[in-house]
Amino acid sequence: MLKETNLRMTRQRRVILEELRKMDGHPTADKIYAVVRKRLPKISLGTVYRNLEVLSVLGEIQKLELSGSQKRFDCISDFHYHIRCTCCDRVDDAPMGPLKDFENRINGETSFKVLGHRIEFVGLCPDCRENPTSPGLKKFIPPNHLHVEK
Amino acid sequence: MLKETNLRMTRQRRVILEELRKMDGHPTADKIYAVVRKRLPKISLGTVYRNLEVLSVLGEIQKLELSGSQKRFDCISDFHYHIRCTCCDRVDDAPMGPLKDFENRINGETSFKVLGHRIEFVGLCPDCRENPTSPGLKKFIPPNHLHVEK
DNA sequence: TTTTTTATTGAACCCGATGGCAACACTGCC
DNA sequence: GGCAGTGTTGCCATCGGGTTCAATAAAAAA
Repeated sequence: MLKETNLRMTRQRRVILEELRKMDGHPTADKIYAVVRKRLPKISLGTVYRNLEVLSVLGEIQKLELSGSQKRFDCISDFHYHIRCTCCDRVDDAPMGPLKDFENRINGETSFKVLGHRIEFVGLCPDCRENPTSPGLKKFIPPNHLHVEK
Repeated sequence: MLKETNLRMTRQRRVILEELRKMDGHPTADKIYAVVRKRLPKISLGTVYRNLEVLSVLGEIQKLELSGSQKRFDCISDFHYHIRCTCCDRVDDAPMGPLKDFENRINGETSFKVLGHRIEFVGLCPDCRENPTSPGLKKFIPPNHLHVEK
């Protein structure tokens, strides 16, 4: 799929893709940068960002834009939602299949043309729920913009 | 609720709250800064950020952390979801009540302690759907991290 | 090989947001 | 009133994710 877009499979682009496929979880750009740099020490962060963008537009990888944090990337499998730890920002897949036609629920009732939806669960990862002083702990203010059941 | 926290209702804090209550929509911090500065020309951006944070912790206002954009604030009414324009970043309330116990759907199936959820619709606002060159238009790449029905 | 086109590099830059800190202003208290 | 004590402000520097730019390198085309 590179042919018809005049894009080239450069060494950098290929290594980024290969390494991303080996990584599990939902790494951030700088994490990917760190890993790729072991094979290509001279690669620049800009190249990593640029190629992650290209690869995500091509559909080779998935770019996650979660709330209030840096972007994350992973290789595409099937669509799913995510759950994010409010303490350490760890992101896992949420065990819930896509809600089909979910956006149609509001389609006639808003002036927007609804194109999609995003669902994100928040909570505490196993480490942070047991060890509230785990590294990466941030002041935990219950996010009042979330719908938390009383 | 200021008493028991040793916080003071200063002039700046009060003006920020008053102005925010008059504004509709979901203004960003710099928008609030601009409005408040008409009454308090010497107020600093840092003060605005600090007080927005304080007010949101006190529950006086709501801090929205939507995906991939700056934070937005509004006065608290009842909980609701939001819809964001992918072109101009305009944010409206979504005409959909809170899904009660939504996070319980995954509660037994993840190692996380699920605390809440966030739902965000994305689409095109009336201006951008009719006038794709409206100010603020950004390159619209179909976000493949969304669940968009084919 | 030479030419043409696309990609990479490294640094500078952008922008939202935060932190440090001296000066300031409330709030008791004498 | 004068005086601590402490919360707050304004200012400025800084941070961090991310992007842009001119120069250079590399890949495809001729």
